[in-house]
Amino acid sequence: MPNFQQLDPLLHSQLRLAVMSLLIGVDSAEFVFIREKTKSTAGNLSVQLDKLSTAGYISVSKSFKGKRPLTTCSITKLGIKAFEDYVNALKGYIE
Amino acid sequence: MPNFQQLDPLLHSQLRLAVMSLLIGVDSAEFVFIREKTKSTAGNLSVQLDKLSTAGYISVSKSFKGKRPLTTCSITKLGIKAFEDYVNALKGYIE
DNA sequence: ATAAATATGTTTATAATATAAACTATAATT
DNA sequence: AATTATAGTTTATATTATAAACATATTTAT
Repeated sequence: MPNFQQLDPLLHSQLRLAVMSLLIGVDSAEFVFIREKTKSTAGNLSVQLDKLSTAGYISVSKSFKGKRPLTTCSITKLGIKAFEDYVNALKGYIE
Repeated sequence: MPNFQQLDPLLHSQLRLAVMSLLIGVDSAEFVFIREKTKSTAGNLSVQLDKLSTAGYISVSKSFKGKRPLTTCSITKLGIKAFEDYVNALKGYIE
């Protein structure tokens, strides 16, 4: 019997889910790395990182690599929890 | 290593996914049954069933139960395929 | 018999979302 | 010094999800 719990709308988005999926496996990741791995545009990524950051699911720090701006992201404890909850909820739909 | 294949946007919707998840397990289901199981409003469900039907993922037949209109849905072969593909793609995100 | 409530949906309007296009600012290259 | 590349952000647009309003018929209560 399927079970349809609410799917966190913040995670039920292809790009944000991909970002979280990436971040959950690493200590931190740079903007450009995430953009390449997720094959997203910078604009879209920028917006979605903001949303995840505002929700407290990731932390974003801005610094410089040499003279260039560098945006580094990492998942938070809250983000890990949210991701796990999402995956569990999803399982109610797909099996 | 996560793998971010495209997630069929037609299935990457909480309600449509729930509908497909329900239908994949039964021969057919009535509108009201689906509405109750998915805890959706009739309006939203009507719209989403149309989309699934237009895509060929489900078939919808209209008849009467006694004197009342009766909308019955069942998943198609194409729908089963799409659902399976979606689940596989999703696994690339949630491992 | 008539009015009010219920059932089964559809259509239309609105709010939220995802995405891309345009832009800013700086740095490196020719 | 002009062009191209880098690293993003902001704004505009198209899509989507959702709810509200509507349509139509049927029961139930008065």
